[in-house]
Amino acid sequence: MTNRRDAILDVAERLIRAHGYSGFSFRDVASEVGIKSASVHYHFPTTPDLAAEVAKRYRQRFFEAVEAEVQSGAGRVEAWRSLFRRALDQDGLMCLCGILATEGDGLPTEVANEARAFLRLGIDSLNQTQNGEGGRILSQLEGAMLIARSTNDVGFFDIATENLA
Amino acid sequence: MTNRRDAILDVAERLIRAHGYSGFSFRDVASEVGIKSASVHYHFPTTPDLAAEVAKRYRQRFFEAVEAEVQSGAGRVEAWRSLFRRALDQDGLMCLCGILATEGDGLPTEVANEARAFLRLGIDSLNQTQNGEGGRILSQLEGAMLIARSTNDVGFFDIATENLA
DNA sequence: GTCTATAAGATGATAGAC
DNA sequence: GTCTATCATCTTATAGAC
Repeated sequence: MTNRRDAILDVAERLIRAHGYSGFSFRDVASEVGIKSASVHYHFPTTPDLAAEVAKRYRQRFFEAVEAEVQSGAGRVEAWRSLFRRALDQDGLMCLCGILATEGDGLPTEVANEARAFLRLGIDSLNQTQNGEGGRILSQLEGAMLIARSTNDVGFFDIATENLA
Repeated sequence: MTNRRDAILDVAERLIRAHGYSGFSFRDVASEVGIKSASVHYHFPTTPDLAAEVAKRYRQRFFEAVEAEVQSGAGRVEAWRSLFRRALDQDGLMCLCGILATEGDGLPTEVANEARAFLRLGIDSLNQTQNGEGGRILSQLEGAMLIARSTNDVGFFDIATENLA
């Protein structure tokens, strides 16, 4: 069984990816984990603390997954594309940092910083094999997720990113 | 001087585009307009009413602006691109419906419907001259806005959408 | 570690005076 | 139309018992 701390991070990540930073609360997290909100505060003092930790873990896991796929012989662009597609298809969730980025202004500094870091490193990662095109490719992927999720249609993502296959 | 109702819509649009649907409140709107929140309720009974009206007006205005530019001889893709760029550059704001779309799940039905309508009609609009590529183009534009706003760098938008010029 | 209790503030919304 | 209450509810966060 996972750590309680991990369970909190799991639920928080799903809720933020579903409703955004402004749309989740300690009470919601606590309720789904099966504890009280005061107990969440024991693990993560404040809301920005929790959200920043969620974003940090998301970034680390995502980049590890990309590297793993690349090691297995997949193209780098295809790795990014298929990882995003899987989340969209399996859980109906788009990129955490894409959501956070849209809320930009009202976000606590440390959370906004994590979202920015993910996007910047993502561009760098894609530039490794597609020199100078990383920004365009990540834009296309984030935008396609955004629209696909809104229309609840994974097929849209496939078509809108077909040129990246 | 504009109507008070219009003034409310103006402020609400800016606040939603800056902080998202979950990140704006009647009090914030009222405060910036210079009235009390009870007075906002007189014009728009509920929060979803106001947000849906904002989204509807945004869609109408945006499509009118696109058609106007096309009438003036601009390419359709270039019209979309320059309209998004202008908002990003002048006000630091991305597409209203792009923001709303990311919050998808937690959104009141009528607001989510308006966001979806904008995106679907946008794809149709772009498909008029770029048959079968409207989805990819709108994805790229929305994603580029999202990233440019997060990094506060309009130049990123230019580079990431250079191929659409 | 988790709980109960509680504080202090924000929020959506309504009733009723003017 | 706009205001002053006022309400019920949600939210973050803390103190202190267990």
